[in-house]
Amino acid sequence: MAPADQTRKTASGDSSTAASGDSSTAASGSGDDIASRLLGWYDIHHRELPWRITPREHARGVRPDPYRIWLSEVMLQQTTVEAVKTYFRAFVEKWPDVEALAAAPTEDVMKAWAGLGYYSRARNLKACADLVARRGGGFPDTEAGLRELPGIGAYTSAAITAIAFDQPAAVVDGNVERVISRLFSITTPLSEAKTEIRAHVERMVPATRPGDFAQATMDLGATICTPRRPRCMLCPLREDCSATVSGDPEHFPVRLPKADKPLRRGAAFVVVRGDGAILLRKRPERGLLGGMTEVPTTDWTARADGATTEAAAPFPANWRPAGRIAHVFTHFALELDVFRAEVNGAAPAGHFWSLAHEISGEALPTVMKKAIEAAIPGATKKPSPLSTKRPHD
DNA sequence: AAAGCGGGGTA
DNA sequence: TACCCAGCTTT
Repeated sequence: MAPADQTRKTASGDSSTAASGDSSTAASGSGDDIASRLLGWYDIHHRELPWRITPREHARGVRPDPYRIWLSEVMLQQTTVEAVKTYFRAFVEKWPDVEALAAAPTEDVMKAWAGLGYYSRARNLKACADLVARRGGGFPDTEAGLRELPGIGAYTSAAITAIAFDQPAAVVDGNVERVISRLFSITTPLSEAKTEIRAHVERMVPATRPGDFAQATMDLGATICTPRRPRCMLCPLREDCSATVSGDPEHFPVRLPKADKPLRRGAAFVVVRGDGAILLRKRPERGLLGGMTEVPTTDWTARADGATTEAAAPFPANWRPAGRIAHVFTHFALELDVFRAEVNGAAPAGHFWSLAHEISGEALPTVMKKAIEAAIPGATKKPSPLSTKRPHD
């Protein structure tokens, strides 16, 4: 592995402006110094994650698998590392390479993605795999080439370029925005400051180990430069950091006030057949929870007054109240009154029966699992391998 | 440029 | 509880 000192060399031929302007503030390090300190810290505190190669593998010249880097980066969009680990391992076991994922039915991918959120990511993931597999030759190795693929934007194209191909790219995510805004005490609100932050990162990216530099800046934000109670005493950049010296790192980044979330209400109807099957339907491909599976519900109205009742049910039955569940989406909160009824017969048009042992494998978003659980506790849990035999298909 | 889009880890 | 996260797409 390359010693961190190699990164002291300037990242490009034009380094004349690299250290200008910062020395008048508490931020005293040049971009090269900061990259060097960060890589030294990363060599010691580097975390082992399912999509990373180990330092031992790296020393043997093993390179990361672009497929695994791409898959992990898409999963990590607005999603924490802890939440991603389980899904990542399940995906690579099921679909070890991009050809395998391209050969899979979209419906299977949606089911495997259920619970991870932002479901347009799953559809774009599948579309991207189809494109890459059909074209052959693997993933593009440039930011511009990657940027054209579905589900790959500015962050993900830079991350794959740096991490999978070890090419210089400015990788700016939420962690990096926080680190940079504190390093330079940037008081411009985040939505406007993104250009300025990117310029700082572009200036700091080292020519050597740009992939490790990208992961180091994100790891620093995830473990040391946290949103609240940052561990500044442990930070390799504390001497460089304007916000730490002035004592208020938690005040950065500055954000615009966010609008409060309205409350919507509705009712959900859990229909159970005599054998335990549940009546489900598929949501439209686009929009909220696009392409996912649901139980029948009323519209989710903005009116928060009045009680929802079985009067709004999709068909007459002996509806019994089964409690109320709450769920918070990105831009509104939802309360659903849940009703349950036992019905036998054919599924209505647009609906289907899901057998008891199949329910845990359906593409059910969390809010729908909550509704089903309210009516039938345990219905969405995976069946015990001892008590239930799955038919071999 | 702004809005739409989930779920969970963390303090 | 509130905050905000390894963001992208559409309008």
